[in-house]
Formats: sequence, C-alpha cells, structure tokens
Amino acid sequence: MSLKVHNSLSRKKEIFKSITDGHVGMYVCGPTVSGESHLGHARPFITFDVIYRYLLYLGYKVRYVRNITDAGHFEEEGREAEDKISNKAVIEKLEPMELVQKYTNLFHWAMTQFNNLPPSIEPTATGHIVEQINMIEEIIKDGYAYVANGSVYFDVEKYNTDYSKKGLPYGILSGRNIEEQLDTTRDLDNQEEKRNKNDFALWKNAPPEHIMRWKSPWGEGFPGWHIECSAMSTKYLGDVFDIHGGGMDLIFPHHECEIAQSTVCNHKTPARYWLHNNMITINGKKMGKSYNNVIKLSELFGGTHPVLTQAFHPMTIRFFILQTHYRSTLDFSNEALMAAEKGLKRLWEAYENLQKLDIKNQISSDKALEEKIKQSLAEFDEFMNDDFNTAKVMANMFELVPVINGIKNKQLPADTLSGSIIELLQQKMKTYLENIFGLKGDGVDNEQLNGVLQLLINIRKEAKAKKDFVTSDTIRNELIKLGVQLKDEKDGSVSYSVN
RNA sequence: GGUCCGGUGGCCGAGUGGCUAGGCAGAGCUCUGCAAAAGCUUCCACAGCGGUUCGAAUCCGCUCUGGACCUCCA
Repeated sequence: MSLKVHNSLSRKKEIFKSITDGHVGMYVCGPTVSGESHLGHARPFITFDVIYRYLLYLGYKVRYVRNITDAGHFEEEGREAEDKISNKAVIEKLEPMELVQKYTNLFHWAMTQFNNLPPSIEPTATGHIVEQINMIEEIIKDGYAYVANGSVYFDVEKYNTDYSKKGLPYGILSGRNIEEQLDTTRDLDNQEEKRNKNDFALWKNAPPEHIMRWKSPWGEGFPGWHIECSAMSTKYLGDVFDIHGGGMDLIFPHHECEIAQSTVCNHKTPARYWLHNNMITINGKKMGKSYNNVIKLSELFGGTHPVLTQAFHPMTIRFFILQTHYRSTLDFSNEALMAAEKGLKRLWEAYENLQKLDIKNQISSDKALEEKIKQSLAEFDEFMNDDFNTAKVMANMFELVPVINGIKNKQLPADTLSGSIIELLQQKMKTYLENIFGLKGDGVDNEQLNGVLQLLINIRKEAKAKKDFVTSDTIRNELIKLGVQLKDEKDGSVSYSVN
C-alpha cells in the first residue's frame, strides 16, 4: 500500500516516490502579505499542513518551505504600474515594511489559530533579492530573457520553441497552447516593451514613485511576478524537488512561469509532483478579491461578517475543510459551517469518551462489530494513501461514534469490544485526529471553572433529590445561556460541556 | 472564443459498474421528573434524453446548466 497523489502535470494519480529515500522536499506558495487573509487562503495552508503531517506520519523527514511574498507585484487594469504594497502603504501612511510586518503577523496568528505546524523554512521575497537577480542573470545568459528599458522579460516564444523539442513546451502544466492564446491577452502595462504578449516580467524597472526598489544590473527596480518562488525553491530544495503545492488558480500563469524559469536555469523540471487544492466558493462563486465576496479570517473567528450568524472556531473551519477532498470545490455558507460545528463537537466528544474508556483484558462479545472496526481503522491509511482522502477518513470516524458512545452510555454491553481493539482505537484516533488532521479540543481545562461548576452541580443534585425542579432547571437553563451544557448521565453522575 | 472541471437527497459533501458513504437538518422510539446528550429506527438522491451492459448515479454520446483559468488572485 503506497501513497498515491494526483499530479497536476500528468492529471493522473501517481505513486509517490521521493527523490531521496526517506526525505521529502515540499514547496508551497505562501501568502502575499499586502492584506488580511480570508477563508479562501485558509484552504491551501490547512490542506498542505495535513499533507505535511501525513508525510511525517509515514516516516519521511520533510523540509517544508512556504514563502512570504512581501515584495509587491503589479496592479493591472489600466492603472500605472505600481507596487501593490507601496501603493497601499501610501494610502495607509505606513512604511511598506511596516505594512508587510503587520500582515505577516496577522497571517502567523491565523496559522496558529488553525493549529498549522510552522514550515521548516519561511523565506521572504525581499530577503532573496540577490538570489532572484542571480537567477535572472542566468536566464539572460542562456538567451531566454531580454532587457528593455531597465526591465527584463522572459522570452516565452523562444522557450516554447526550444523546449517543445525536449517535450517541455510552455503550457505543460496548464495544458495551454501559446499560439491559441495570442488574441485573448488584454492590454497590459508596458506591453510595448515585450517582444511577445506571452512574455512575462522577471524584473521591473521602478518608476520614481516606487518605494520598494533594489539596485540591479538593469537599474533600480523590483522582481517580477514569479521569480521569487523559483529562486527560493531552488535555494532551499535544490534543482529538482518532490512536491510543489498551491491553489489551482496559481497553475496559470504563476506555476507555468515558475517551471519555465527554473527549467532554463537548472536544466531540469523543478518539481516532480504538482499538487493543487481547489477553491472555496460562496454561492457557487470562487471567493476572491476580484469578486468582492471574501470573508476575512478575523471576521470568521469573530462572527462579525454580515453573512454569519455567529463566530466560528478555527477548528470548525479546519474540520469543515477536511470533510471535503482537497481537489473539490467547497461551497461555503453559514449553514454549512454550523453543520460542521455540530459534527465536530459530536466527533470530538466521542473521541474524549473513547480516551476515557477502560482497557480491560476482555474478549469481544461482538466479533462481527470488532472485525468491522478493525477494517474501518485499516482504511484510514488506505484512504489517506489515495491522494489524501480526508473526507473518507472522517466518514469512517463517524461510524465509530455510535459504538464508542454506546459503550460509554451502556447502550452496548461493556464487553462489546476487546481491550486490545479499544487500545488500538484510542491510538489510531489520537494519531489521526490530533497528529494528522491537526485538530484539538478547545482546551477548557480550568480548575476554577470546574470547581464552580461542581458546586452548581451539587446544589442542583440536592434540589433534584428534594424534587425542587424549579431550582434544578433554573441552574441548568442559566448555565445553557452561559454556554455550559449539563448532561445527566445514566449512572447518576453529571458531566458538562463548554461551548 | 480557447483550455479544463463539475451538476448527488432540505443543506454540505464522499464514492464505485451490482453492496446504507458520512455530517447537519426532519420524523418516530428508548432512556429521563422534564430536558439535553446518547442510542435505535426512518423519510428525502444521483440535471435531462438516448446508448453500451444481465445490471449504470458510476462507461459513451447529445442537450441543458454551473464554475475555474486564460489578468494580481489560495
């Protein structure tokens, strides 16, 4: 049973084999820190976090590189060529790096909220200007880029002509044919500098008003749209590495350009497996800046967006995302999130119940069920090995819930399962929920709160004993309003859960 | 216009040529002082039309329809 991943290059599932035994190099396109992250951004970072965690679970030593794009790219749409970041900085009266820092911090905060593991290396574009310039020089030297008015452009046509012969045409990833797209490209800024409309900038000459600027062999300017990822992935992962990830919307032109640049420079196709997550949609439309339909993460966690009726915990979002396969679109709605919230609560409570079950040295009284559970647990790995099918693992987990709760609440005999399978369940669920899926409880483990609640529970017990149901119900109802739910267990004990 | 991907029950979503996906919501029951929780049972599907097949939601064709990319975009 080996890991299979869907490779965007071949558009097929392929058996994953790392270049170096036991090691995986993975590069994922990170955020542009010129604004606050929204729900759509959360998907790749959660998706690839789980992929990272799963690779670790499989025993690989993984170098996970995720960049921070902190050098501004362009604003198009007929405007003057401007550095996006410096443009906004002027509006907000901030230093560019101050703005970048602010949004980097906010991004890191969100990643922590989601319980995403930090990448091994998180390089910034501004920290790798030298590497980018070096790479551009290489490309010029090889004859695949040309200088025009202090800017440098990649010669797509020449690349396509030469590399098509080697079976590596421009468009290899996105399935595009450059001849067919000539008429569709809109008027871009400084179009006249390009020899060909398909050419893209490696380096842009900075107009005087540009704040972010660096000296280069071609004058003062800033790096082009795609070169940072090529430069940084090469530097930290080598000419060829295992996995390159990102959102599907980056396939063209971003990843296509990356392939062209790196291939010229390193004479090799940079990544073996290209993995792309699908979009989060809202009312069927992609969530994105251009559509004006984004929900920022802070709005989600705070419940402050108009379409939301409540705040949503980061773990709810994480669970919501993992209930879908990463290559499918995920349609967001307040209702869908509420459903995810309830589902996660049920799953998590069963998980906590499971961890509290006594492991007794007993033989199962329900062999058929025991076999079914063994099968179900074995499928966890199978499903993950099949292109990270977290949705199917989740479905299996939910099928375990009634069994666990049934035993706990004595709706099933205590010896329904053998001690060994209970132990296996406990281990496997812990590994999957916490280590691989990266979910965690809300961490309400407050002695003070617990003491207060025990006091109330005892008072209520006394009231109930005296059939003073007015008092007992008042306590229960008031606690509900405060988000604490009391549960009268079968054995007469009382437990509670905090929302 | 080009390239590509979808259309699954009230909602979100897996999936495979023949076996209940799963979650949320709804209904009934058990438990309970009443609830909640939990358990059990249950309703509601595979856009449409043809074709292949013993058998298709799953394969093929057509129609309708939604979306992504082609421009910064996760």
